[in-house]
Amino acid sequence: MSTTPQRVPYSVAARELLRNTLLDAACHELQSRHWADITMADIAVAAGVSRQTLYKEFGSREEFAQVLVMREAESFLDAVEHAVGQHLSDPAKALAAAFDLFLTSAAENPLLRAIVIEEGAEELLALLTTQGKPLVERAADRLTAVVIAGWPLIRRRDAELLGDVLVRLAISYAALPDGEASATAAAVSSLFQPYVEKLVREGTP
Amino acid sequence: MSTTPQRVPYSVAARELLRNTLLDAACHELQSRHWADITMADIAVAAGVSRQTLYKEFGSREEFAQVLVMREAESFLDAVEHAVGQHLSDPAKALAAAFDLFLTSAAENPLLRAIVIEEGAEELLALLTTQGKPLVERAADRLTAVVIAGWPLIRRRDAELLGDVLVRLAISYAALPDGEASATAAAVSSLFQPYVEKLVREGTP
DNA sequence: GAGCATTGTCCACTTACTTGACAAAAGAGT
DNA sequence: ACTCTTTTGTCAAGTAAGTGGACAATGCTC
Repeated sequence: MSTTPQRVPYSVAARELLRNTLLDAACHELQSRHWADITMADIAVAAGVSRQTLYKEFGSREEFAQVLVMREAESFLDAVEHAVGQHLSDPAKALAAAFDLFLTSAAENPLLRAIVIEEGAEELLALLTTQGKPLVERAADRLTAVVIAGWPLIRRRDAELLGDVLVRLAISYAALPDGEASATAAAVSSLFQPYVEKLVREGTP
Repeated sequence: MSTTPQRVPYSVAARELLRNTLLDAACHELQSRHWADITMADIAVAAGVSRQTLYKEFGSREEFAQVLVMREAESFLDAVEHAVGQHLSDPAKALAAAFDLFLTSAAENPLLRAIVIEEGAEELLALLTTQGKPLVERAADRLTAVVIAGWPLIRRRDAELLGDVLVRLAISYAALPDGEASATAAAVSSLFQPYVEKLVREGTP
């Protein structure tokens, strides 16, 4: 099921620790200030590291933001993956549960809140939308994989479409919520329900 | 209650990671071989680090073993501390629960098993007994602190005695179990029950 | 007692991180 | 439009951390 927690050599763990320390530092700063007000120097200092090290690890401010958003996305995808796994017997339920989980935790997530609520985060917002190709592709890929793993009868092309559409919807509602998260989740899943049920039953819409 | 999880600068976290990686590597090796069969070089390699780095971080094999045992002890003390916290209203129950928890988890602990069961671990065994002064003192101190925090009426001298005696008993039973862990825990706690109850009631035996 | 492995130490070497400096770009204030 | 300031991104020189190879000393074993 999960990958074996094999022993990690120090050098690898240390690099990972460095990157995470820097990303964590940025997240922490975001709780008190806008992204635009946070300099690369601030992040380096908050991580207890020189600015040069930050630049060596992530090439530029842009790139750093990209990775920051991506890391948060991966953790969301982990949660979604787990939620889907709880409802393998009922695709509609799985969809509703996953969407619900995503929206509610997105509403509470510090980074997302910084992007959605505050004003000084246009640069980060773009990474979810206009500049968001890597993110959407990655998320759609993972979602597609989850769907295929859970319901093998579905054709790959259909799973890919479903993954792409769901990711885009999820991002849209995360960026601009419309009422209660659970209500949105229920509504969206009811909309997709006939499609996915036909899909898992017949392997084609 | 617990210490604030304040932000850790990278350099500190990295050193901690290095030490833990090395200690973890040793624990891992212990699952398949005796302590006497494990060389410092083995540990370094298993941690993905040079032998020199191992020696720089821990001065000698002896010292390394000391820290290895100490780290495991701290984690046991954490668990015991937590168990006591669950039964603040009833000292006798707290004692029984803590002792029970300690003995059962000690029986399953890989490092402890390596020391108690295998033959090639005399050097480690000594760290619990004849060479065990630092360990006993540290454990007794923490236990004393827990007791005082939980039942402030007790006099410091009495708490210190209790802490010391309990630690020594715990180590003895861990090194040489006598029947079922829970039975031992119940027996020992019944033995101390009158003493501790008088203590917490009257503040003196 | 000869041979072999391990411990603990030394030193030269590489790699990671730091420090201070700088041009270029972006804003803020006048 | 123009300066003053700040930040970004890059460089070079310096320090610290980890590597790799060598060594005497100890201890084992055959």
